[in-house]
Amino acid sequence: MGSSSGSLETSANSHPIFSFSSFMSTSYSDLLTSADEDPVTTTTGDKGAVGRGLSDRIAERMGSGVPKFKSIPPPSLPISPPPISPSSYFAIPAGLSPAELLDSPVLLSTSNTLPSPTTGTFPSQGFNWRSNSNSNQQDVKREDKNYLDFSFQPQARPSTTSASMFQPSTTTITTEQALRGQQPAWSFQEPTKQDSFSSEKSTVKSEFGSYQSFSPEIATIQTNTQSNGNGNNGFQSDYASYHVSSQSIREQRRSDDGYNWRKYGQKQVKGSENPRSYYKCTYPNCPTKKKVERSLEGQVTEIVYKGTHNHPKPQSTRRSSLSSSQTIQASNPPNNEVPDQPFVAHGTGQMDSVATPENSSISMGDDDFEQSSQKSKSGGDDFDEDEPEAKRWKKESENEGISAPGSRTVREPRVVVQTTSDIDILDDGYRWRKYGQKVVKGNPNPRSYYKCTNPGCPVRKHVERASHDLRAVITTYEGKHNHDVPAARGSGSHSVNRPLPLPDTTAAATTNNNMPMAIRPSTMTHLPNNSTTNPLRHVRLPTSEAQAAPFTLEMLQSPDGFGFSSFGNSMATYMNQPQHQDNVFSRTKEEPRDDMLFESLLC
DNA sequence: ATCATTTGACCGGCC
DNA sequence: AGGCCGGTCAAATGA
Repeated sequence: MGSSSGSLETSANSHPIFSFSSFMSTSYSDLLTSADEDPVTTTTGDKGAVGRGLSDRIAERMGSGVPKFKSIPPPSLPISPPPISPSSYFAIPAGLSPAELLDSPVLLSTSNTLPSPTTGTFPSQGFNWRSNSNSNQQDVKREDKNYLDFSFQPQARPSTTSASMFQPSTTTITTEQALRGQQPAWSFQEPTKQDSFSSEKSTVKSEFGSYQSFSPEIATIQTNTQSNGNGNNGFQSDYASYHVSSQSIREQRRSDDGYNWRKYGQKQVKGSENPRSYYKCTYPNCPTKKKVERSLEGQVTEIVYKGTHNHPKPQSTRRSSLSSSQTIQASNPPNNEVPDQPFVAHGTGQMDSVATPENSSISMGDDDFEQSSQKSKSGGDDFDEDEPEAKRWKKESENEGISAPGSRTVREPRVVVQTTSDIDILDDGYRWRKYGQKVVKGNPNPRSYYKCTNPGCPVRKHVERASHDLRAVITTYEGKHNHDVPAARGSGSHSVNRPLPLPDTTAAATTNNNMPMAIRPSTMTHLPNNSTTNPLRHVRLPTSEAQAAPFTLEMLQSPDGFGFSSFGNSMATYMNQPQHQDNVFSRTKEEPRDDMLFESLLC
């Protein structure tokens, strides 16, 4: 599906996205519509529209000769108008040069986009140049709303897709990010901090395009534009350069994390209304897999990586030629190439719905994360980095926004995974009694099992180190505490750490665990220099509210602490956010989680 | 014609 | 030991 969808589709919605629209013609917005990269197909009512996306429209306007949108990279579009009728699609307001457009917030020029380390990706998300996959489109629509809002629109717009439109290629990441439903408000508030929990994910996303990639693309575009002098030429050249064979289009499906994935299964898992999709890395002999849960709406709610890539990220070739990621990589081979770990992509859980700008950063985080993790084994002394590939699944919530190194994105995920150098970090303020330990499938690292020592309290948790990153500790909570947090244990850090009463396991757990942990010095000490991972948050929500669902928290810490601060910011942001994050918070209706979290953070 | 996705069935681990 | 459930397989389908 995605492949074909690769075509850029835009929904009418897109218009809103570009507030600039004033600058751009409406048709432009149409172009923006993304194609879907997402392997997951999501169809929405819009989809039909999508079907007729850019390619069709272009064909109509430009003539039959024009290849389908898929083949055409969207990126160029904005900047340079198609040879035939630039005006129709890319009309640029008088007085506005392409270059300006690039810089314009709308485009998420590097200035805007790149700026937020946290979000890194964010920008890209905001503007997905790349076509989004259909599925993405759906997500995008919703998420886009967020993005758009985020970047440009002061108002939170329900409108959908805008953001995705820009992406020429459909990087999953980007898409996902885009997809991640962001609430306009969020993004809007602080683009730079996008890291905050914004829900998304994303993924992931894991999978997520990094902003880095984004910028390069932009650069490319700009170059073209300038060189060409007129948008038309630029467009053509771009078009040519971006033109991708059908195969490449397929490749575009690659997720945001920059890798190429093939979906090999989908299943409805118990306890969640969201279908779970299973993907394998398409690179030969690469054992890496990931599973992605999406909401019915198509938003990514959780991403779990398993295994470690035994290869560098695909270069532009592999990736959709159009994808920004490619560009980026080409420009920055060294960093990105590091084998990535999937792990990183924390869920962006809400990626879709809540998408935060940050989500975008995910990809970077992943890479970075990996690198760091690989490089430094420090944190997790216990873990073997060398571990065989991996069967380690990590749950990442989409929100993790954290990316790594620098980054800073936090997504809201259903599950929060904390990555820390030290397990101790996991301490959440409650008292636990270990009652078991086991090596579970999928992760060579033993999982300890703990039970809350408070009489009558049913809460349990298990802790394990992420297979792919020793520093990462995955804590999964099950049940709700029926009591307050015990007296603080020692360090003042508690304030931060102090666990909130969990009305919902999910919410509480996430907050408490993650934040505090990240802060701890001990943890910090262990962290490798390189790792700049940001704390990620994933919150996993139980499917049914009634149930106490187990949730996992994962935090990533950066040695420098940068991540933490980011995280904190994100948290704050998150807290402030209205609850878009339906996914996460809404589910946990009962309690004022936000407040609690907020307090904990502030304290 | 090729390849990715879909989807029901099967397998295996865990409880 | 059996059932449940997650994960994977693989034929069918679609692009």
